[in-house]
Amino acid sequence: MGNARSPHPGALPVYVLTGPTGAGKTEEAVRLAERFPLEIVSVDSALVYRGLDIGTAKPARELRARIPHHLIDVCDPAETYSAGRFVTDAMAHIAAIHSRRRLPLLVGGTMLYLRALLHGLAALPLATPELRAELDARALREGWPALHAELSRYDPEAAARIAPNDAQRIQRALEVCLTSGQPISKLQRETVSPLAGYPVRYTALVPADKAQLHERLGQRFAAMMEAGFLEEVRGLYLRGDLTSRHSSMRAVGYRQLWAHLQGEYDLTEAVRRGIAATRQLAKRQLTWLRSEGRSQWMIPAHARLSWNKDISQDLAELGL
RNA sequence: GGCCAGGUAGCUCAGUUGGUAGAGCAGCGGACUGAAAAUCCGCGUGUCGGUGGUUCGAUUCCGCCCCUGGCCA
Repeated sequence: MGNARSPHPGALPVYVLTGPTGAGKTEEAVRLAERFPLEIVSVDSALVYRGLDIGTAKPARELRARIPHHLIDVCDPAETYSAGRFVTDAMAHIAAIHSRRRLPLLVGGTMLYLRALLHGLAALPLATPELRAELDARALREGWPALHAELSRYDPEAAARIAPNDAQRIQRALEVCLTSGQPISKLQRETVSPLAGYPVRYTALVPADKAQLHERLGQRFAAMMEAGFLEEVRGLYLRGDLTSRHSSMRAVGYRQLWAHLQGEYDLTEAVRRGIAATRQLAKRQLTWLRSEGRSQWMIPAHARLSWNKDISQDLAELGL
């Protein structure tokens, strides 16, 4: 476990349970929360959206009534949640949970959010929809490589590590440079972890066998379809105010079923693509975990043993 | 049974006027600072259905066989 006993004696611990989609994080978290005085803080960019239930494998209402879950259903799908909002919200929940003399268990696989919490997020300007629309329009005419070239004038360092076609990052870097008047690369250097000072107990649930994970992801998608996933997406589609460009509708499965509803391909194809997108998500999450040096490659059984020991010990020491 | 169209990467297909082949998707690896379930970068040897022939050389041309689809009996 990544036990980071801090020099800060008063701070209560924060538990982190991560891993790729389908690794069993939710079940494990519930098992722990049933046993110890924990509250779950979701680290998931799709669970924040109301009405995205089946396709996100959102914990059921009954379960959430029994065990406190935070950062689920906090945002309308027409809005855009963000890593910045996540850090603010998560830190507020952590403080509130601690003040109840309980311990926070951060559970989820949105690795950017987790990294933002563990390593910090620079104090960058917020997103500006007008400027983004302007940059999108320019990119349509000139192409992203042209904007990338422009970025290299404002911020050569940032341009050097962003690919000429990486629309999202070029746009963000330009946005920050233009609105703050400072290079994004410089601002990013001043990043501080908001969790500095808290003892963090970090565990990643990594499936031992990838073929098995893929098998499970396929079955889970099929089960979602049987549970009415398509009807859920149709309901969102029929709202009329959402588009395929909303970040909520870019979530795995939603994007593919949305495209099917628009007539881009048949349902079989949508399901096939949805399953592939799920596997690709898991792969990217695993890449992220590998690069996060602190992750230990544990099979769930081992993870359980160390967790139980760790948590009981913390609770005993803290007298909770 | 006859005629026609096919059989090339895991899938869908392109191509080789004869010099042993390449796209998309999938897959694999990687990057990642307010959209991140996003966005982007890199990775292509496969009995070119089988077999015989022509040829210096056949996946490509010819014969036969097998398989799939369609039409006609």
